[in-house]
Amino acid sequence: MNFSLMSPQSLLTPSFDLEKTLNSGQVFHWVPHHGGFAGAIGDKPVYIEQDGQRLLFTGADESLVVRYFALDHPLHEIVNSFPNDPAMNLAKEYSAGIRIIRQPAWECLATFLTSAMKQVLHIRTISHAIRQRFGRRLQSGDLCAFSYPAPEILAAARLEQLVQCKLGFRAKNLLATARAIANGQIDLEALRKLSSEEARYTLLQLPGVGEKIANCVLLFAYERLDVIPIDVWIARVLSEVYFKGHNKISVSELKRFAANYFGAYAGYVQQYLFHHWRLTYRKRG
DNA sequence: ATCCAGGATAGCG
DNA sequence: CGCTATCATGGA
Repeated sequence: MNFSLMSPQSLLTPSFDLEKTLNSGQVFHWVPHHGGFAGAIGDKPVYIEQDGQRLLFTGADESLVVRYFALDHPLHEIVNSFPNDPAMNLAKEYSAGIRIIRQPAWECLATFLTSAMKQVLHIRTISHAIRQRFGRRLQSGDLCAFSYPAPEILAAARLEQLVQCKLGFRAKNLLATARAIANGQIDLEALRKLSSEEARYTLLQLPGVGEKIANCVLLFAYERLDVIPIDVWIARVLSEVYFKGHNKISVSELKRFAANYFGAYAGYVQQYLFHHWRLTYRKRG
């Protein structure tokens, strides 16, 4: 820990695991720094570390930290709503303390737009490349972070510059989506007032945004905690655990099952299963 | 070297 | 509707 320039603020957090939350594949720009993590919340450079049930942080006030990390979510109640079965209980234990954080809508949308057919590690690489090339440098003491560039910034970029950020075929989608947001075709803030179905329909208009990415944005940026993104991992979990023996379960069937079985906090269920399986699948065999 | 990754999309029957 | 090829890039 190094709080040379600023004295840290402190906060008691009964049920929260900072490291798991930041490494569970919902947010991609936080990096280990001293004993904690350095990153940006919006345009604020933040350092945060966890010592037992205590959070120590600089760069943001307490209300922002509580909001961003969703420390107000009733986690105990949420976890208790999970179905009671062996696979779920394993994930519940392994992923204990993960919260679904409240990300700024644009950086969440843009980051998941670049996630198609990419490993979590590579999504991080892309996120950092875009932030370093187009974002603002946020310096605070020995901590350096970069903001995510606004839609207007990326809308003005050349395709070749985005390709250089290792985006591959996703570059043109990010560029076109940034332009659609920048020129007002779609108002991301207006989506907050809409139902999940209406907001999803709007997001699907954006190039490169299909149902899975739209659901990620609804869950990670718009607090729709019942929404379940079904990616390759969740499809694998569902078919191997809940459809053992069957072969070839269609995605629409998996969706139907999940919607009926996982309850009001299905998005949380999904995150706990995703984290558990992604990090233990090889060892399990 | 070959396969696969927090997918989307057009083209096909 | 359901299936398939294709789209870049890098890590295992």
